[in-house]
Amino acid sequence: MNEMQPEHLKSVGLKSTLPRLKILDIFKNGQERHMSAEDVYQLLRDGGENVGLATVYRVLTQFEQAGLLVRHNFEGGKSVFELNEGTHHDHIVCLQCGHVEEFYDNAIESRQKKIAAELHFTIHDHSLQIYGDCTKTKCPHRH
Amino acid sequence: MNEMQPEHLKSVGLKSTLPRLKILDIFKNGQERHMSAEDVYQLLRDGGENVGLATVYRVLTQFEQAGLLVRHNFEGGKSVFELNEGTHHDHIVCLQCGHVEEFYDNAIESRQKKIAAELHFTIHDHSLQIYGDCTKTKCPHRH
DNA sequence: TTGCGAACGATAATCATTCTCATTTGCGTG
DNA sequence: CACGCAAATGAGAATGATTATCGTTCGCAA
Repeated sequence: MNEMQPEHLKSVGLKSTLPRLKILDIFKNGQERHMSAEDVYQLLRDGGENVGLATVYRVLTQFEQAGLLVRHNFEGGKSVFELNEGTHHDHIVCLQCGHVEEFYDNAIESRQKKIAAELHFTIHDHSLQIYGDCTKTKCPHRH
Repeated sequence: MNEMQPEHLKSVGLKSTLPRLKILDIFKNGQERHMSAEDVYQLLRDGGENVGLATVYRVLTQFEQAGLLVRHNFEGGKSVFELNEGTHHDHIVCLQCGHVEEFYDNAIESRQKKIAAELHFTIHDHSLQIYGDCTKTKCPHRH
């Protein structure tokens, strides 16, 4: 399983090219769930692929628009992407090691809807990150 | 009232220089509550001040570290700052006109604490923005 | 006032990201 | 299966935000 699926790309209106297939594969079968353009570029390089950084940026943006990936703007100035598996969630990020955990809280979601309504806003989307130290978990920076 | 207060700068360990006083004044007495470095720079220029953009960035960062200002990273790639008045709040941003409203929700705050605890994180801070259209309010882009 | 280190202004440098453009490639046709 | 062309790519230039460098100036204590 976990083969690359050209049909998947076609179904969202993108022709299946080698860079696109490789990048999608990295997100589907790679170790890291959250990756920046530079991260993906390095993985491609490490895998011996000759893919330009510009292409990585282009493809990530296309995948985002196609709904295959979700883009996040965590602190640190660079965008990170993750596979869009349909389930919305927010993130808690370790400032020490960069480790990211996901969570979903119904109460928070509904409060947001309520607040937007009260302020007469039509919600487009929202962005919630908690930053801290994962002092007691599998934080990679402690071994 | 609303005079510039050199003592305020001294009290946070910064010597009172003209650029710092002017910038603090802009935040205390200006129209806009949320401003980017470029915004502040333009206001200084419009006011006939000869202040370098580099200085604006330096001062904003110093003010942030001193706790006078709070930095936010909204969508759009540039940092915006606002006066730190001690009261934490989150933001809802209009994607049409950039208008920002602030809100505070106790339920959301406490849920976040709970979630961080469950995931064994020590919260440093958090960042919550709702993005949408302020279709029914004083959105500047509709007159 | 004098002196020195901190702060400044101009500008070069850096970082992430996007754009340009000549070359290559995916893919439907004949 | 070769052909042709538009779409996609790669290399590198360009951009926008922010930071670093450096010679000059300024705040402030002696």
